[in-house]
Amino acid sequence: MSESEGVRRTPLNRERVLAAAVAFADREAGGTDALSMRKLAQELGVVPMALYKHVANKEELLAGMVDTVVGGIDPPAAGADWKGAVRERVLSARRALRRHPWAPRVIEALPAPTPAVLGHLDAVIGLLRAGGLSADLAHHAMHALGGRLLGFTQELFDASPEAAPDPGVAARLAARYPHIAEVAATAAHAERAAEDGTAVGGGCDDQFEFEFALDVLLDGIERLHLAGWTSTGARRAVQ
Amino acid sequence: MSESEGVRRTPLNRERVLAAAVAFADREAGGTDALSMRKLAQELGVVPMALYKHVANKEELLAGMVDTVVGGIDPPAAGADWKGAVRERVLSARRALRRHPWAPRVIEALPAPTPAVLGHLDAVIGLLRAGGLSADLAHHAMHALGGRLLGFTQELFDASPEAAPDPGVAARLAARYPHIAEVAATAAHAERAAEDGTAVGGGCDDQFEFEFALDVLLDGIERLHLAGWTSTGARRAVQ
DNA sequence: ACCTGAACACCGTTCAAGT
DNA sequence: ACCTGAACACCGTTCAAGT
Repeated sequence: MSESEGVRRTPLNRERVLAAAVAFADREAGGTDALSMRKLAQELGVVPMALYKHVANKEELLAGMVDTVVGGIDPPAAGADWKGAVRERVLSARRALRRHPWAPRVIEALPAPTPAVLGHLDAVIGLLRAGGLSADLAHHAMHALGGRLLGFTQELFDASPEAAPDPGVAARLAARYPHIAEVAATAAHAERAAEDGTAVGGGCDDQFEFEFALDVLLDGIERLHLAGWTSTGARRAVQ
Repeated sequence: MSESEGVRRTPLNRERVLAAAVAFADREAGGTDALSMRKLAQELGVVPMALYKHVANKEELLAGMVDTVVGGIDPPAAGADWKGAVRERVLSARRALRRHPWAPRVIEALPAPTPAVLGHLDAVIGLLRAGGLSADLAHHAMHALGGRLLGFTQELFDASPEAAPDPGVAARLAARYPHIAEVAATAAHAERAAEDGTAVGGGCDDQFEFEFALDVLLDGIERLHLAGWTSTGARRAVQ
């Protein structure tokens, strides 16, 4: 029997299963949608049921994949001001997750946060508390930061609404959604200007948009902190 | 032949298919995960393939369901200041979507935004432009608002990490994630105080968290607008 | 201990046929 | 025009059996 037919030195463990699953989702266009227990087993040269010795079911496989990826987030930097430290850690999370485009969707779809995700959230709250924010404000700040905490935002808006260069279709879209068209044209103009060297730039740059939103939120939270904001006070003010 | 066996007055049209699918996802605990073409057909007293005359495939069915729901968002109020108008429209989107808990996940999972979603985004940009914001700032503001534009945020953080009242488990979780535990305890305390009438309240109230984040973002964007922010200037400042 | 074979209860979708 | 029956190529998972 040749090596490829059945002999296997390393008898398949949880780590190897998760690593193969992550590699598969990274490689395939469909990400985890293209991943099935059967195809993963085939990739490992094993019958599907063999996987169930190392992973309880598909959901646990997905949770394990998430933890593998989220475990790669750098530990928070010590010493910086809280805003800088949170900013750095969130950008580190973004770097870790951008290598695995399927991860954000899986994290959101799982019924409960995984241990590595909880660890990351706990670390960010720790940075806010170390910066002097009350547990109350830290709590609401975490809500405001939301999905951005893990380095992703829903790409709802800049998912190109067709990727259609057909000028006829584009014109019809522009007629129906004039404000979207104007904003898109502005971004395109700024980008072209940047290429010509006639302006510093603009356009729709993922990283820039991410940092813009992150900074609006961090600045707003800092302002509340300095003003002595409390949720009790905020509720009282509304009444 | 009895009515229940085969005779059907209304011969099944797209609208009836979509309405039945929405009703099914609303009723079932699993939402759209529990929805299959076969079960939907059974519900309509029809063989599965009959659906394919009214809907190209399952993805188009899901897109149609989203448009049915998003179409229920109220039109923007006229006359108010831009911040108030955007706030109102986003809260209206939230009200429309909260009746269909499966909708946010489906909207994010679809490969392209549906017409009704594009219409909503276009309307919000229109409000920002009417308020005097540049197309440039409006563009970045839309990114900052992100998923909140449709009235939802990922419930990553307050998805109770086990819904476990077992005190042993809770103690172990608190030991591993001390900052999460502290924040949770603060929220619980504030809530209890609110019930006792000894304080105005706090706790983890979905609606309050949503408005908190929304207002941090809107206030930050207004501040940039009043300060004459441009993306070109922001990029230049970094260099 | 770890892996296998056969089977169960599902999927979405195509195609040729019915009325 | 609208619906059907039978079939195809998949799923995740269980169970009893093998080594």
